[in-house]
Amino acid sequence: MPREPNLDALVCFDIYSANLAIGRLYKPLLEPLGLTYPQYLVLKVLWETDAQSLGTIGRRLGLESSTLTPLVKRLEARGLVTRLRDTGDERRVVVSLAEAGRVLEARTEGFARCLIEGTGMSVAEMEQIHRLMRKLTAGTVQQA
Amino acid sequence: MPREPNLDALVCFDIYSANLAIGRLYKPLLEPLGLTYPQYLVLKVLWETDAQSLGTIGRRLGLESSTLTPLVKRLEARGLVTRLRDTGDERRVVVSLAEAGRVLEARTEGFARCLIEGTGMSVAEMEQIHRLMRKLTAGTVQQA
DNA sequence: TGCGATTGCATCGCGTGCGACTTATTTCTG
DNA sequence: CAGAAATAAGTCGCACGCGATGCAATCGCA
Repeated sequence: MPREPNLDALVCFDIYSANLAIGRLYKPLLEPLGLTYPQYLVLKVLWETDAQSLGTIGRRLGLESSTLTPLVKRLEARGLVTRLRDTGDERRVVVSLAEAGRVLEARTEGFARCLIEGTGMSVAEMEQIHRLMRKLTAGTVQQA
Repeated sequence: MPREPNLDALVCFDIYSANLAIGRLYKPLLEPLGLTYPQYLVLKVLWETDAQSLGTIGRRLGLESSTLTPLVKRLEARGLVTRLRDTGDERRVVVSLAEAGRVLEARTEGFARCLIEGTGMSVAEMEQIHRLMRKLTAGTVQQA
């Protein structure tokens, strides 16, 4: 007989599993584009605002440079982005969309619809998730 | 000027980032126990119900055998669980808690409180997340 | 101005996470 | 009951994801 699951089990299991489930949902959509799910998220950040530094992209997605550096290099190797040192601050590397990366956005237009259909969630529920996840992430203490 | 983010960006980014944020929140809690976050989740499944097959654990967490096999072997190497072939069905491997794994649960009692304090979410919001994430994961089509 | 502290990116090692494939066992079907 | 199909676990290669660490550029403050 299973015991009563306690609170952190609920939230941990569910967000963990939901994230993996979304990754699986996107995999067949991204395969024709030759992209992984994290690579898609990085491109999405750039489609919103082009020419951002590695650190800015990392802060947006909650990723360390040790994760982002090799990932972006793979995007560069496929000719989707360019990496250039910031002339104003030579420490920074500015990632910009190459032409091949820019035109790729058009092929992702139906993804939001697939997400709705693939999960069976309403737009209102999606927005509720958005609000709760943002609050949760923002609430986690960023130690200096 | 950033363009309007579309719907899938909201949900993808936020669940992705929230999952990473929870992992970071748990890391300092799990470090003294010598556990990774996925290892903790596997033990949590066993604390709920002991002696489950590898496949059952995988279905609960949404993990493939290729991920779970080496993870559980590491838990076995630390003496936290045992792996035994099911006598009734020799294809199955039953994972059970060893004594060291069983007593470890006591040292995780404060984690739910840390999750509440670390995220700043209320219990009601946590339960709302639980409900939405379960629905989302359940809704994703499991192809035969 | 100078030099220590900080910042931004990169490298390395290890632990996930998965698809494709293999092997062993069980079940299904004629 | 034999052979085919299905199922369970494991192996391999590759892509994350992070902490620890290194290095160069920049900042800050005496």
